[in-house]
Amino acid sequence: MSDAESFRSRVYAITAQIPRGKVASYGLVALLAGRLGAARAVGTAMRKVPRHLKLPCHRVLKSNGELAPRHLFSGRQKQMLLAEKVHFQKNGRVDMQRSEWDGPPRSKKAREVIE
DNA sequence: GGTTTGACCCGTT
DNA sequence: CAACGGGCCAAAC
Repeated sequence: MSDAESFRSRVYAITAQIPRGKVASYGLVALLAGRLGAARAVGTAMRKVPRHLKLPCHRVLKSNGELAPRHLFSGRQKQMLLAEKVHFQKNGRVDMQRSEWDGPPRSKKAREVIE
């Protein structure tokens, strides 16, 4: 499997784990996929997500809390997020402080080292 | 194999 | 606030 292909599958794997009520920035997904700074590449990966994977790609946003261009989710992205109890600010963008995902759970071993 | 494009990001005007 | 510049990376030409 090519380098780029595995990166994409990792991006999809990460995206699949974003829980309801939480969101992740493109940059965070890139980081978790092991490629810091590849936020833009995450975008291109999301652009061609196979429908059958049924990923919660509406939970991936810009780091400043802005949603994807309207036409992509038939203009319903905000409603979907609101339905999942994601927090928005007065300016209409997502409150990343409150709603950004922490990342996938760490292994028990990793936790022991930290705690 | 160079160039362009894009669901990006951040610091600086 | 907005605009800009520079940096990032994969895909499509």
